[in-house]
Formats: sequence, C-alpha cells, structure tokens
Amino acid sequence: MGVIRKTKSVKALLKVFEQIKKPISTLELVEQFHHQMSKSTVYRILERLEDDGILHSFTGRGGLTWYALCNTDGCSHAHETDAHPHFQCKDCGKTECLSIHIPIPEIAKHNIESVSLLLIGKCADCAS
Amino acid sequence: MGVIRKTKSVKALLKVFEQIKKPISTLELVEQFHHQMSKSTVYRILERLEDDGILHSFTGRGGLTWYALCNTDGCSHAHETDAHPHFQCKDCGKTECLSIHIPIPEIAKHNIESVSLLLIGKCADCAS
DNA sequence: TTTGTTAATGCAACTCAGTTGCAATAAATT
DNA sequence: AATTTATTGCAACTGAGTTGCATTAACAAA
Repeated sequence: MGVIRKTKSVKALLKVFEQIKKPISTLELVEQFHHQMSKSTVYRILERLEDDGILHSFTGRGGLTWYALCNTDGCSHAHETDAHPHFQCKDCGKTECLSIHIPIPEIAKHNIESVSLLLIGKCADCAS
Repeated sequence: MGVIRKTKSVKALLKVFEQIKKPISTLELVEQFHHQMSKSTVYRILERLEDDGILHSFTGRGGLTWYALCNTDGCSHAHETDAHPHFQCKDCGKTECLSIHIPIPEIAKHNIESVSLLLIGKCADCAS
C-alpha cells in the first residue's frame, strides 16, 4: 500500500469534493484542472483516493465514471449489499448520492457481494 | 421507425440469443461473428433490436455492454421503476437476468423513470 | 537543513469499446 | 424483373481511460 502524499494536486482535488459535496465526473475534473495537472494525474489521484476509502466511484449514464466523497450525504459503505444508490438526471446529467437504503434480498445460489444501483429520472430543477 | 429486415446477420444473432437464453456481451458477439459480419454490423443490429423491444441492454463490470432477449427469464420491462436486476459473477464474468423485483421507493423531488441495478458476487459455479 | 528514498507527475503514445461516412449490396415491395 | 431503400463492409475515427518512463517533489532520516 503506497502512502498517499498530500501533493498540491491531491489537495486541489480534495478541496473541490469538499466544496461541492456532490459527485463529479472524472471528465469534468480533467477539464477543470487541465492547466494545473495532466489527465493521467487526475485519474491516478482519484484511483488512490478511492483505494484509501476517501472517495467512491460509480458509473453514470453513458459509461462515464463519477466520484464522490465517502461518508457525506449518505455515502456510507457499511453494508455492501445495501450500498446507497445514485441518481442521475436524464436532462442535466447531474448526479447525486441518495441516502436511502434499498434492501437486496437473498438470492438462491448467488453470493451477492456488492450492488450498483443507478436511478434515472428528472431532478427537481429539470422537472417540468 | 425503420423496418427491421430479416437479414442473414439479424437471423444469426437472434438465433444465438434464443439458444443461449442469457445475456451476451457485445464484445463476445463481435468476436464470435467476426468471420460472418463486421463489428459495426453487430453493433447496429443490436441497437436496432433493442429499439424494437426485442433485446434489452445493460452495462456490466468494466463498462462492457451486454444484451439479452426481453420477456425471457424474468426480463420483462412492464414497470421501469422496478426493472429486473442483472447479476454478474466477479470471477467468471458471466451475467444473468434475475426475475426478482426490487421495489424502488418514491424519492422526494425525484422523478424516477428507470432503474439500472447490477448485483456483483459469485455464481454457483464459482462459489468456493 | 540538507540528503536520500521513492511516491507522484508530465508527457506522449497507446488501448479498446464503440461510432461514423460513404459506397456497395441485398431485402422487401411493386 | 425492376425499383426502392434498409443494411452492410470497410476503414478511419472518437473519446475515456491506461501505461512506460524519465523527471520532480513529498517526506523521513540524519
């Protein structure tokens, strides 16, 4: 396990997550920081922070990867089999961590270890 | 809406789905048919069959797209908000449509229109 | 504070699933 | 059989994400 050094880039990324308090797509971070760090640095830092349990990730619509702080706005990972769902607005594309629990029943002959649950719909802003 | 012509390629792909009765990844189909049709044909046929409600698709681990026949093995799409989940084995990578229903509760200020639910674990064959 | 160790970074090239434009082909219709 | 147009093949492209390697900069130890 590598030590996580508090480099300028790490601090800058963490700061964004702490301010926004919502999931951010990797692509947006790459774009936002393209004058400060290379995209490989963004990808590698996100990976490290996830390995360390500081961030968690999920796949949104279109296959893009999103990251969010753990233990904020319902993002606890105590039980993998009822991991919190994520919401994505089909109009504006924004995502959210939802603090609700969706219980997953036992399934015969299937050892469920983790759950990935994405709810698609319209957010309050985009609802007509 | 374009008419779907029963070309040799369409028939060949449908035949595989009818025989296997399980989800198949696009990649596997491209590989399996690479002597019979080009990969763009595979992608385009799958897209057409999904548009026509004959197949449905989901994203598995690693971001690969999987397709399966609708209305087989629990693959009905009557209610989008309790769409059936898919299972993927973390060891062998195979996927399944599960015929169980996972009810999604109402969420304030969120208009849920569809659900994407992927359960990760070990299948019967791979369970130690 | 200086030095040594090695994690972290930049860069450019790469990977790889999936897409696209367009000319050629083949279903389905008349 | 002729006509229409959906479908296909091909090759080039797209775009998120990865990788190898030389360079740089945290951080610990002296």
